[in-house]
Amino acid sequence: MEMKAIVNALAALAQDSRLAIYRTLVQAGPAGLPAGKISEITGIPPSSLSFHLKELAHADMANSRQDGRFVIYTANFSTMNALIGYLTENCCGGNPCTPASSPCCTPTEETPS
Amino acid sequence: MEMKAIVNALAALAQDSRLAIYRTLVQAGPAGLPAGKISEITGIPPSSLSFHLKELAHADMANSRQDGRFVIYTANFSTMNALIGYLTENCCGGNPCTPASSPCCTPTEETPS
DNA sequence: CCATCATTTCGATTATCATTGAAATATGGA
DNA sequence: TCCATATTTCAATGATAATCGAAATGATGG
Repeated sequence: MEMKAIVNALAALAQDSRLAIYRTLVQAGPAGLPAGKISEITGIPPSSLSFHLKELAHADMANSRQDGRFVIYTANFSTMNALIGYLTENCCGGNPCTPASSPCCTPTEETPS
Repeated sequence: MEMKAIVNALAALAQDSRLAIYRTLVQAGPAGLPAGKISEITGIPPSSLSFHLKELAHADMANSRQDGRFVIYTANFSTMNALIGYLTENCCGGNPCTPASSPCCTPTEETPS
């Protein structure tokens, strides 16, 4: 994943409404949710929601499929995975998430015993 | 880490110049870099750089300390850690980075064997 | 306390983003 | 076809962000 895609993904999530939308989609899992339901859950009016969903989709953080007269949106987990991977590898001092330790970022070598 | 802080942290990184600055700081480690050096490395003019550094500091992604007539900036690793933690826990379908598996995000239960 | 260097603030400009009602489009069923 | 429902586009508005030269501020050593 290249720099530009990373900035797009970060920008997609760096907004109250969109982060809320994305979290809602994550909770819904692969089944996803129709736009109307997302609007209902988040309280974001349809036209605003559509704007934000387009942003998320454009950043490849969400996908959509037509189901009858509904449009079902789903979180794109692989992009989130790639984003976390990038942050871990490029923004954590070269100490990627070592197995068996939840905290990922440690500035220098100094592997905590 | 609460929602607002997360959005701030994401917004701080969701910008070409600032992501570049942050990565530069990460590479520099806890020793950090003076503003002038960052400007030199990234090619961002001092006034723009100062603007972006303030953004990063305000989002608690970077810290500064005075050293003689230099101002040394350092990446705030703990905030990045918290950010990665949030994304992993809240945006990855409840499958936080299980030890001994690098990919964090899997939509449903289905723990890969 | 002055000359010098490092950094920040100011100010003006331009661009981009967020919001939302109303109208348009698409879909499926009677 | 025609209606009801779901979603998107349009358009207008207000808000926020990015850029950078020039001037101001802060720090140090002589």
